[in-house]
Amino acid sequence: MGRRQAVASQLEEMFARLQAHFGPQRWWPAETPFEVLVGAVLTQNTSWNNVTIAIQRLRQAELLSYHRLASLSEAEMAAFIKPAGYYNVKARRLANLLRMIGEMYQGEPERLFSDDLSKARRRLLEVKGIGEETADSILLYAGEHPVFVVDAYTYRICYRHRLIGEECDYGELQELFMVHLPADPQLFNEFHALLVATGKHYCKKTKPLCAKCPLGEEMQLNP
DNA sequence: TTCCTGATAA
DNA sequence: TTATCGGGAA
Repeated sequence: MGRRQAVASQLEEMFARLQAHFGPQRWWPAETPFEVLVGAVLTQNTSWNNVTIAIQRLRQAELLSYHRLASLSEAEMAAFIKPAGYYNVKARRLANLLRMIGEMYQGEPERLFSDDLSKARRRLLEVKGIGEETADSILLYAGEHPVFVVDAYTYRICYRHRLIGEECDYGELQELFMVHLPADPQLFNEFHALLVATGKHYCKKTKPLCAKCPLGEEMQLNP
C-alpha cells in the first residue's frame, strides 16, 4: 500500500471510530448562518459554553441579524458579548466583519455565504481579526463549502498520532485532510466536530485520557 | 489554577 | 518569538 493510501485509510478509520463512539454531532449549533458567523468570532480561543451565554444575550435583544447588529456601536456590542471574553477585541472584529459585508456584499451575509469559495475566503481573511480557522468555519458551517477546518484540537490529535510534525502549519494540516478525503461538506462538517469532541473529552492539553480514547492508545506514541 | 472550537501587535 | 485580550467553569 502506498503512502497516500495509508494516510487515507488512517483518516477514514479515525473518522469511523469517532463516529461510532460519539454519534452525530449536529454542528454548527446555531439557528441561522448569520448566527454561525457571529459564533465563529466569539468562540476564538474561548469555551463554547461562554459563547452560548453571549449568543443568548444577543438573541434576547433580537440582535442576531446583520442590520440590527451593524446598528450598534462597538462599545454597545462589547457589553452584550461580555460573557464570551475578549469582548473589546471581539466587538472590533465583528464590526470589521460586518463592515466588509456592507461594502462587498451590500449588507447581505447570504451573498458572502453563497459566493465563490476562494473569493469569499480571500475577503474574509482581509478582515482584521478573521484568521484561517475563523474564515474556514464560516465557509464550511455557514456557506457549506467543502473546506476542512483546522484548530488546536486537530493539530494536537494529529501530532500525538504522528500524522504530522511539530512544525506543520495550518495550510499543511488542512491539506492533509483535503487531499486524502473526498471534498464533501457533510463529511468535513462531521469530522471537524468529532475532532473537537475528542480533544475536549480525551485528547486534552494536559492529562490526556489515552487509555479510554476511542482512537485507541496503541496509535499514540508520545502524549 | 488551568483551559477554552485564535488572531494580532509588539 | 512573545505578550495581549478575558469571563466562566472545573
